[in-house]
Amino acid sequence: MAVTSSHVRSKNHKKLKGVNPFRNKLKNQQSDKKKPVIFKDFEDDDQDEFLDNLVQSENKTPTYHKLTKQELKTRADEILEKQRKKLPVYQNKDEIMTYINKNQVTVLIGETGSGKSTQIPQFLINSVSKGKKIAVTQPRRVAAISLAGRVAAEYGCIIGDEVGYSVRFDNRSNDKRTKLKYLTDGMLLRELMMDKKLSQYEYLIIDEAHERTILTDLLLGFIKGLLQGSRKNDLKIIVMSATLQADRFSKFFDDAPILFVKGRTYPVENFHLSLKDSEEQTDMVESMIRSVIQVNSSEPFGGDILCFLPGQEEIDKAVAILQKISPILKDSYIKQKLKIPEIVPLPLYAALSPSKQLLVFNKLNSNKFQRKIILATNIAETSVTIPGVKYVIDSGLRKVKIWRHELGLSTLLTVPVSRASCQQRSGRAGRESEGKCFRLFKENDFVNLPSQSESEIIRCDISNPLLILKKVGVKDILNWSWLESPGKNAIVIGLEELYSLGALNDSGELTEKGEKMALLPLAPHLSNVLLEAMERNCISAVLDIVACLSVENLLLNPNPDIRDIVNEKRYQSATLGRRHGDLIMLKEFYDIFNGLDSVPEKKQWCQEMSITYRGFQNVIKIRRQLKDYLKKIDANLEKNEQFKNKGTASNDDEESDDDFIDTNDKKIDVESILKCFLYGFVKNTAIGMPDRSYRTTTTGEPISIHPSSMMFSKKDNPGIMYTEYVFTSKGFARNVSRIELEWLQEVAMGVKKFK
DNA sequence: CAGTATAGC
Repeated sequence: MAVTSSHVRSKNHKKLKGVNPFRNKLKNQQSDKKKPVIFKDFEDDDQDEFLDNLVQSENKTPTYHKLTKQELKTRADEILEKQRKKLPVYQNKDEIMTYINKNQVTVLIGETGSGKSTQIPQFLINSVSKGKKIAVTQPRRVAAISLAGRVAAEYGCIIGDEVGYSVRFDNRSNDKRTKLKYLTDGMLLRELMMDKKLSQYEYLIIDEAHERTILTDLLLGFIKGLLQGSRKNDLKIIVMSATLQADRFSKFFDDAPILFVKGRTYPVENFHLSLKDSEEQTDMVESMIRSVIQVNSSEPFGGDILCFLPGQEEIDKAVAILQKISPILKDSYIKQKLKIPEIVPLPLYAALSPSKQLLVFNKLNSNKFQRKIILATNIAETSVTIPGVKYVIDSGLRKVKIWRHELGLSTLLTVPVSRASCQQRSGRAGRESEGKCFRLFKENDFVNLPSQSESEIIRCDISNPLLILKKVGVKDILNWSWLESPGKNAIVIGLEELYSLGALNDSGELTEKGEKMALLPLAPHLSNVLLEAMERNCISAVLDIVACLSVENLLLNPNPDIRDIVNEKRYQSATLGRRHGDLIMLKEFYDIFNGLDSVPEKKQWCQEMSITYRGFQNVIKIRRQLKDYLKKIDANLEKNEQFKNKGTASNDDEESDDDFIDTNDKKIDVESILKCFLYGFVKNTAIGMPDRSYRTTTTGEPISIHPSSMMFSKKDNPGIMYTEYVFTSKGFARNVSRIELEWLQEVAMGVKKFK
C-alpha cells in the first residue's frame, strides 16, 4: 500500500551501500522525459525569463491563453487521462481524502514526483464554499508561478481565473473567481498582516514545510493560533513535508495524522569512501577533481555529472583546473585508444551572471563526444533542476551564514551538510533514469551527520520576524506558538533592537512608526532609514540606494582576469563614491543607469561595470513598490514638500516615478543621505584610530574594511558606517561609508538608546 | 590588503 498512516518509517542506514531506501523504481517513464532546450545567444540577459521557466522544470508551464473554453477543457481531459491518473497521489485519492476530511490538520509526506503539489489542491477545489479559497504556499516564487500554470492547464482554465497565483510584483488571481491560489509563504504572511484571520481561505496547504524557512515557520505558528481560536471550525490545514521533519509537524499540531505517498523517481545507488582510505586531510577541490575524472572514465557515456561544492571559491578553482586538464586528458585517451568522453566543466552559483548560469542547461553538441560536469553550490539542491544528470558527486559541505545576536554580526562557516541534504543531493541523479551518487566521505561519517540542518529561525537575525509578530498582535512573544523557538536570548536582543529603532515603545508595544516599518518590505533598519529620509528632504536619493541594497548580487565579483579593469572603471564612474563610500556609489550608478537612453547602451554599460542588467531592472521595480508603500503609509505625503507642484501623478504612465523626484535631483546631498542611513545603522559604526585601523563604537573590537569596498584603499576616514559586519578570517565591514564624528554624536542623540 | 550558501516581502 502506498499510503501509510500515522507513523514515519524508520530508515535502516546499513542498507545504504548499493541500495537506496528512499526511492522506489517505476517503469515506463520515458514519455515524461524533458525535451532539451537549446539557447542560441547566451549573452542576452533578456533570456532570464527562460531561466525562470527552467528552474523547477518539472512544473514547466505551457501557455494556454489563446485557447477557447472548449479547447482548454479538451486539453485538461487529455492531461487527466495521460498524466494525472498515473500519479501516485491520484491513485490514492480516496484514501488521502478520507484523512483530510476527517482531520483539521493532515501532514503529508509526498516524495518527489508523487504529484502532491498539483493534485491535492485540485481534489479540494470543488468542495470549497462560495466566496472562499484554497491557498497553497511555496518558499520560492518560480515554484508558485509554475505550479499555478500547470494546475490551471490541468483544471482547464486560464491562469488567474479559477486557478491563480500571487507573488511579489506579480498577482494573477481574481478576488471573486479564483478558488485555488498558489502563493509564496511571504505573500500569505503579508495577507495575514492585513487580515489576522485569513478569512478568505478555507484550506491552507503549506508546501515544502520541511525546508523550514523563517516565513514557513512563522505561518505555521500563526496557523496554530487560528486553529485554537477564531478559525476553530472552518479552516483545514495540510502540511506537506519530507520524511525527516514530518514528526515535528505532527506533534506541533496535536498528533495530526501523517500520510506517506511514494514518489516516482529512479533508484540512486550511493557510494561512500572506503573505510580503508587514509584519515589524512586532503584538499576538497583536489579530491573532487580526482572523482570527476574517475567517474567520467569508469561510467558509460551518457548522463552528466553534478558536483556539489561549498562555495564560489572552490567552484571557480575546480573549473579552472578541469578546464586546463580537459584537453590533456582528451589527448591521452585518444592516444591510448580509450573510449572516454571529453569533460566540459560548468560553474553554477547565484552570484554568477545570468547568461553564464544558463550554460548548464545547454545541450552539448551530440556529435561531440563530451560530458557536462556541473560544479554547483546548493543552488542545485532545491532551486534549480538540471536535466540530464545521472551522476552526483557530493563534497558533503556547504556554507552557512550564522547571525550572532549578541555581537550583531554574521559569521560565514563551511560546515558538513545534514543527512536530509545528502539525500536531496543524491536524488538529483535519479530524475530521469537510475543514477549514482558518490560521496566524498565515509559511510560512517554519513551516519553521524545531523539528520537535518539547523533551521533558519535559530541562526538568523529575527528582528523582522519579531516585528511581524508585533504587527499581528502577539503579546507574549517568548511563549508564542513557535514551531521552534529562536531562544530567549535572541528574542530579547531582537526586541531591544526594535526598541532602539523606535519600532517599540517603553512597554514593548508597537509604535506608530513600528506599524509603518512592518508594512515596508525591508529589514527594519532600512525601513527606519527610509522613514527618516521622508523628513529630511532626500527621500528620492535614499530610495534609490535602498532599492539597490535590496537586490542581491547587483554588483558581481568580476573574474580575476578583468577584475582590475572593472574596478578601475567603477572607481572612475563614482566620483563622489570614492570619497564618501559605497552607498553614494550606488546612487551614482543608479543615476548613470537611468541617464542612459537606450536598452543596448544600458546593457553595454552593465557589462563593462560587471553589474547585472536584470539586477537593475529589479532595483527599479523595488523602488516603485517602496514608493507606493510610502504613499500608503503617509497620507500626508502628497502635501510633503517634495511633492508640491507635482500634484497627484497620473498612474497610467509606467514612468510616473517623476512625482517622486526631489528638488535637488542633480546634486547629491551626501551629508543628508548618510545621516539618514546612520539612523538605521548607528550600531554599525567604527572610529578611525591613529594607526589607521578601525574599532567598532559598540564593543571596541578591531574591524577592517572589506576589500570589495570603495573605501578599502582610503585611510583618512574619521569614522565609518557599514550595512553589514561579517566575520570570516577576521571582522570585516562591508558596504562602507565615510562619516564625520559629529554626525555620529548628532544622530546618537536623536536615537533612543538602550541601557 | 580578502575573497559570501540560498530564499522572501
